Amino acid sequence: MKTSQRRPTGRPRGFDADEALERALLVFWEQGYEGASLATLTDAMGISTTSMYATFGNKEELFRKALERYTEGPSAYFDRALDEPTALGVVTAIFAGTVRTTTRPTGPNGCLGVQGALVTGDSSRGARDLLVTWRDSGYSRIRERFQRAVDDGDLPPETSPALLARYVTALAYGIAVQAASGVGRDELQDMADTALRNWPPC
Amino acid sequence: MKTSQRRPTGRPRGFDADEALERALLVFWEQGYEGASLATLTDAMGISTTSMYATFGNKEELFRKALERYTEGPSAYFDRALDEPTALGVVTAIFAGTVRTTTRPTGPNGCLGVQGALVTGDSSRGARDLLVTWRDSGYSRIRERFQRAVDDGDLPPETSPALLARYVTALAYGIAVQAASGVGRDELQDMADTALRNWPPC
DNA sequence: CATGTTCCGCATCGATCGCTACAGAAGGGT
DNA sequence: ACCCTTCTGTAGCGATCGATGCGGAACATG
Repeated sequence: MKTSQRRPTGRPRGFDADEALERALLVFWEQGYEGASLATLTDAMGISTTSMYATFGNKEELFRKALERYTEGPSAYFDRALDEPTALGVVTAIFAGTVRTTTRPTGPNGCLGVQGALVTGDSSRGARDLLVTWRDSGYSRIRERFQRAVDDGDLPPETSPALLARYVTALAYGIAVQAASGVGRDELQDMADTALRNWPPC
Repeated sequence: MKTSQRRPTGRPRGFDADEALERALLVFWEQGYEGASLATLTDAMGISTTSMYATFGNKEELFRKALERYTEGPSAYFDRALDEPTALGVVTAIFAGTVRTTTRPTGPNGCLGVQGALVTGDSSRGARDLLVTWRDSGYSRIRERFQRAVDDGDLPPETSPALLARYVTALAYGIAVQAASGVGRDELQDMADTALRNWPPC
């Protein structure tokens, strides 16, 4: 079997799928899953509905792929933050990344993982559940990182990693919501610094 | 002029407008402004679209009135919290009220003021702006309350009421988002207690 | 150039969106 | 009883929703 070579015969697609997905990401980010209509999406992507369906499947699949792109792009600070050597370093990096990503001078404010589909009607429950899972995953990884910090003696042994992760997650979401409301970057970073001055909040 | 007496002539309406508004509130709370269709709303309200428009105006007005009802009902803890004698008491009451309201055993999870219309498409910008104003108002009242606490010596004179209000607001929103994701009441209250143990986070 | 394959513009699908016109039903005032 | 006002059920408005069928255009391969 020497088939399945990376040589698709036929007419090549006339647009950059990566760039189209980036445009879709920005629309979902700014307007949410339900607020972003197919017409708005394809218009921003610069392609027809036919091309969108052929390339990405359907609206929910497009959202799923946009969320993946968001995770590996604007939200990539999260993975790096978890690699910080201390729990304080992790939290500092998470807050700094959250503030920066949710208040970019150009582009949407807030966090796609929060405002993309926080609640929805029945027909969009797929997108909603997708984001619930996304947020749960972020929480769990913070909690596991804190557990490691406790095991390493970086955090006091009586610390509850779960509770502490809830606290950090809450502040990050709170930053995202306020950013979506138009609160500025400096103000949010100052607030995060205030929280960091009392770490850990035993 | 003894006209304009509270005696509307004609056929009286055949439903309880207050109860209908309560039903609409629950739908908006659970599904958001864009996710709640007129059909879903009127079905839950038990009235026809005609009656809804005659009584409440249109969808955006219905949302506005539902938000008012939410403010005076489920969110009434907020006004009472600001009357607490100390800043710590205020924050304690705000967190307790937020946790309780966003995790009611029966009824929607989360906060209408956050998830009702955090981001929207163009056609729903009115609802979005309404909630931005609603959240801004809440933040401002907390800030003013903290300013008073500083003036009274209840909080250290070097405290920034604005920053502290951002911090409290962020945690409240973070509680709301996690509640919307299904996180339980006890876990969120424990997290709030952890934050309260370090007060103020100078 | 001939052939096979893929892509894409156009038109449109049925369903649902928010919203309203109309006419009859149901009450109050006199 | 009458009339007048208001409410409400039905039916449907134009617009938009997400999603497709189809046929020709465009490109790789031989």
